[in-house]
Amino acid sequence: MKEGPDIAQIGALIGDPARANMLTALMGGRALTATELAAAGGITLQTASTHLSKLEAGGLLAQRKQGRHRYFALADDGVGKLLEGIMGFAASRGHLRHRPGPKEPALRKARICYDHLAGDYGVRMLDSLIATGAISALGEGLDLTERGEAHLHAIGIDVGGLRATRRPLCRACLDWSERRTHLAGGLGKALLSSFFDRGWARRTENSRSIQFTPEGERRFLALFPLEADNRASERESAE
Amino acid sequence: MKEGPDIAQIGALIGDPARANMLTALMGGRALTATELAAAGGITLQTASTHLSKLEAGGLLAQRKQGRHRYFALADDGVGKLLEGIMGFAASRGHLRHRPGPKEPALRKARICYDHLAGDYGVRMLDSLIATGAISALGEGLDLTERGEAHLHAIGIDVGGLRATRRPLCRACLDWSERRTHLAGGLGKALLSSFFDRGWARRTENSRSIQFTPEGERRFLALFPLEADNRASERESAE
DNA sequence: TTCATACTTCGATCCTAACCGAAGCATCGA
DNA sequence: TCGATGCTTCGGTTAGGATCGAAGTATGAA
Repeated sequence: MKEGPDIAQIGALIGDPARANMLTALMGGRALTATELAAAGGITLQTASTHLSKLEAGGLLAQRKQGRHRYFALADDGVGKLLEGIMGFAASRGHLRHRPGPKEPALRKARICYDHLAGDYGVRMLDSLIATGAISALGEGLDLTERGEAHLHAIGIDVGGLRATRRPLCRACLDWSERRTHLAGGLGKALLSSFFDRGWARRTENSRSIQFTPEGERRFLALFPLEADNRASERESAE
Repeated sequence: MKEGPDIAQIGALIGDPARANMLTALMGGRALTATELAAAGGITLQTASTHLSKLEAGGLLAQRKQGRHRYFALADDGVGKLLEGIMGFAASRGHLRHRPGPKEPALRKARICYDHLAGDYGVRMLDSLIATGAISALGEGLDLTERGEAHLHAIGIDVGGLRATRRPLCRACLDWSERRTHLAGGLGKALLSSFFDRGWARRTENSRSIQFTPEGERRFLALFPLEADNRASERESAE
């Protein structure tokens, strides 16, 4: 006994409802101030402050001072992956927060997972990238192929710039709603950013869900096709 | 806010030290009695009993009555995967239980992860199966190829029988010590069992670590070769 | 039946940690 | 310099839950 890493410590960090709410809020990807996080956790600023320092000491959060604001964010995408994993498990055991709620379907369709696209659309995107040979999958590892690099470059992603950073280009992240893998890492982030930049989609206020515009949705689906699409359109006669 | 699954609940379940110790003990794969788990958790039987019912209610444990004993085990390999994931994260943040201890290297080399092989050897086994084309990896999904099925059949694994069960044949499980993927699922379990049956390896008392016999180790390494081995043996002149 | 073992339930204690009010520190703007 | 804002620290309260002794239930063995 007393073997291996101490899971109780990080379990306890996540196990407090106020802290869990703050962490969930930070899964939205943007850095939030202590005041915003206090609201997300449903507690006063003083209480939130102690929680935040505990989370930071535990390695879950990173903070950045900016003027008199203090911005908190998940320490890295390892934390995002961990939380998404726990969410998936909790969902599988029926530990849903309350009733499913009206926002639930939007959340399942497309949402932010730390800084990349998750949900049905996130899973679709990775599936498509693998199916078209842009990304090769070996075990848990994902790799951008030469063909994929050319393809992404053509749609305006600066792959070389991403390679220059320390962050891994491609990472697999388990999706709690789809129970499948979507694309994380520098490339996952860059792709989602590009969707925002082009006005294809935008964040929803106070939620992790992502809203696509009709035009953006059309473009997205065309850019990341699946075989299933062809079969569906064939059934609709011709094109 | 209040979006998605309730991570606080399962965080709290894992966050208590006594419960975490019991769960870690159950990662050894065998079902344990309440009395044994009380010892593992360092608490009295009464306290353990309440903890165990909470864990069961939370969907982490399953129990089986047998005479006057009550055996507890992890509910399924989803729990094992979750715990291994948290362990990996905890290790990455330096949340080790105490000092590394003398058992640590053995644990990193080969250990049980719920019911399959983990550690350096577990990762090696999956790497080799993928490299030799026995298992194909697509995203997070692993699949046994026809060639792999024939190969495994030849070494005495009843793949057909495994297919008949509801449990997925191949699953990827993230290894906390190696930070890479090893093989879980029905096949992972069957392979480890076969190592035990042939006397290649045995469990260590009161620990998750696995001890290979010298002969067993030789056979294991020969059965799951890696390219790196060839390069190493080539350097040692000829054979 | 009787006793022993394995475990659960009850009741009471005790301690941790979550919580907030109030005061203190830091930064910004005027 | 002064006030406003954002956040932290201190102190005291409170509640939840982890803990165990003792009593109760179930199973097996003699």
